[in-house]
Amino acid sequence: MAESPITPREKDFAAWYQDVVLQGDMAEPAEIVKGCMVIKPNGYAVWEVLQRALDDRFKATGHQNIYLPLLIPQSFLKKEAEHVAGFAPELAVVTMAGGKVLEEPYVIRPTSETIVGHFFAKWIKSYRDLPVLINQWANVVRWELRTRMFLRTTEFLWQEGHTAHSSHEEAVQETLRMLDVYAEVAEDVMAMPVIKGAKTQAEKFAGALRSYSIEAMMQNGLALQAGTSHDLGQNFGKAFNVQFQTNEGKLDFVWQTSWGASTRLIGGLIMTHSDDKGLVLPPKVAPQKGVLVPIFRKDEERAQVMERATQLARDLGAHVDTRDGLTPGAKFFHWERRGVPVVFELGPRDVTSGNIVMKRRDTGTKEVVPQAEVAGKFAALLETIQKDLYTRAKQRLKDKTVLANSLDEVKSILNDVTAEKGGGKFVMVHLKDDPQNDAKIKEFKASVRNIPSVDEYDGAGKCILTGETVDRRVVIAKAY
RNA sequence: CGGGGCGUAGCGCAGCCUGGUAGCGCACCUGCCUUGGGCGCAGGGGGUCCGCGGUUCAAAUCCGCGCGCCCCGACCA
Repeated sequence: MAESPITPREKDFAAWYQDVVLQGDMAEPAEIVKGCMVIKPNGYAVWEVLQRALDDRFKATGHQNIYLPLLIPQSFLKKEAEHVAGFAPELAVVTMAGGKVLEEPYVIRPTSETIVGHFFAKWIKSYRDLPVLINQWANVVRWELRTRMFLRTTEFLWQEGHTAHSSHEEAVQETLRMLDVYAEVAEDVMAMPVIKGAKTQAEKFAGALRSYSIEAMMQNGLALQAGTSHDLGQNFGKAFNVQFQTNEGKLDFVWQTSWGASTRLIGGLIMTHSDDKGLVLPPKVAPQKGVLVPIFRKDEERAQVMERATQLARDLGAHVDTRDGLTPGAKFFHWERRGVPVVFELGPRDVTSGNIVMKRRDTGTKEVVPQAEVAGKFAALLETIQKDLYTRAKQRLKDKTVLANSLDEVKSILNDVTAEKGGGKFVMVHLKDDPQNDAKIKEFKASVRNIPSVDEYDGAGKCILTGETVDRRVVIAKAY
């Protein structure tokens, strides 16, 4: 038995994560381009599933896709003061093109609010033009100091929705509706429970009035922001002069929103479900839900097994691993590392008995089922796995969430937590939304993740720092 | 940018201290044999030893300079 190529979670969670990504053939570091990664077919297929899940829901809520330029005139970024301050350190700038120094440099988009502002100003004249509901699937670049595959890379893939509305009320509705879409995809498709809530003023998007997020908990107890939605108010409308005439004939600035989710979701997926044997994919995001490994010794067995295997696999929509020169054992390990939800084994014994072996990836449980019933059992098993993965993750979230009523308490809970060692918790505390308070939390490298939309605890209480009354507890955690 | 580490076959490493034929494991190729959880045997291919300069009869090895990457901290979807 060969040694496992995957570092156990207990030993070093960060190393485990890297190993799972590599052994699952999801992605690899680009090496020639600092901080970037190559998303390999196995990883990209998962991204395509997530894209589809999100895109279908965007369309269902009335949005249309567009594409905007990668390059943004540098002056655009400067038009919104908070926005430029927030993004300036992360910008990659093109200063030369066509062999000449450019009169005005272009920045490679870190996000597209500014360029959207420009075009909204051009397109929107009347309240009859509103709302504008668009989305773009794109790559963006943010010059990060520290990168981890899928979780934070210099270049990443995402979608960014941008909308314009005639009233603040409608914009807020849109912001919250899209947050719900993210939560639904996370929970129903990815089987990843999340906490919806508002970001504090200190943590909001640079240029937003208010930001919202869904926060997921990874197996090491660290938080992962898995999607954000922003109420931009009239900030970009004013910066880019996006004005429209109301039905009363007056001029007003539009109310905008933006919302995004990225390939980071894949990192969240991995750190929510995978184990020491490798990737575990919930059936709904698994590009390949079942794989059949044929087993045989002699040539006549081979013919019999392959014939039956091909038939069954067709009925099941499963892939048959026909590779020569590999033992069944090697194939089992291969598909296990790649997270395939169900692996079937079919050998001479099964051909004779009319059975087939069905093994689920998440629990490792094997079941011998009659071939005649396998299609139905397979479909049912996929549903069970999807449900069980969610339940397990939800339970973990509950188990690792604690209440605290003083700063010292929070500190002692989170002090020694790191991505490598784990031990993270979501600590629920009463805390006033004030940047000075966020700063206190940051001193021990934790942060306020969000202020939950739904209060599942004890309602109002006194802020642990200022004593002021706040209406509910916030989530404090160490985060990616 | 500060602190630490590392660059030798596709990957993981040994060799360097004490200069003298460039090696091991995995992967890869060929053949035989095997196949219910990482088969075995035999044969084989593959190298600017990160780069430049210096010392020397001779440098992967010693010296100097440079480059790149990783980890830890300050920034972040």
